[in-house]
Amino acid sequence: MNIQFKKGVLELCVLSMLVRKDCYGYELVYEISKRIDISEGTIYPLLRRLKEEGLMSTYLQESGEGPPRKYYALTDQGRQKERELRDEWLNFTVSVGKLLEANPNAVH
Amino acid sequence: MNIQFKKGVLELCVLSMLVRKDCYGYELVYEISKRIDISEGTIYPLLRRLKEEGLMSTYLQESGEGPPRKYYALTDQGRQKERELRDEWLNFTVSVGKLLEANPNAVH
DNA sequence: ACATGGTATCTTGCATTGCAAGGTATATTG
DNA sequence: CAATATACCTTGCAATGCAAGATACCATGT
Repeated sequence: MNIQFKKGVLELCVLSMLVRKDCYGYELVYEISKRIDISEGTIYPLLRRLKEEGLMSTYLQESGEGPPRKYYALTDQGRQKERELRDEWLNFTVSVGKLLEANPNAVH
Repeated sequence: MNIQFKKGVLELCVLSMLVRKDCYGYELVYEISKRIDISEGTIYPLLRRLKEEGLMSTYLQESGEGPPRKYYALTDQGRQKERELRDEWLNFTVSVGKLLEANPNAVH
């Protein structure tokens, strides 16, 4: 899987998952990994950054199946950021699509 | 425009334009800029890299409107790379789309 | 002759992000 | 008490895009 394609998109994926419900880091890795190849070394620093930017808050919760889980919850700013990024992503993919379509030899 | 989204995708865009016809750098900047915000400082180093990787060859041609143009032509390897990258991109966007769809609150 | 602007090329150093490779700790199972 | 799954974390590297420059050719205007 092309690493470069993921740049910036994983942030959108995380925010998008958190719009649905609060999640803990390990859970995000598991869920996103179903579709996109990622590892913990990617997600944990990303979560730290997004929290520092004020897009999410955290709270600890016991799990009974291991160490306590750190849940992430979007702030209002985080929800707004998710909408912005989503729009940008959709616009971007449409633009790229048009650039690729513009190729008449493309009969894949 | 989100800079990170472009990572790796501009390579695909350039290769895709060159499948259609040979282009010179300034022309690629102009054409791609219609859809995606880019600058020369991005394209020229990219073209250099792709040539070094054996994906394209170059030839000079006088223009009459300024200095000579350096045209880029895809090699067989370049055409193959374009198909691979295109497939990866399509798969990737579908995967991201499913992750975003998975959000029942998304009524944008 | 000289300035301006469009065409066309290029380089350098920085900022950002994803990842491999490690580490720590808790609960369960054998 | 070792192994496994769960769950957290950090460090340094690799890759890419970009701003900000530099150079040079050609046409037009002053």
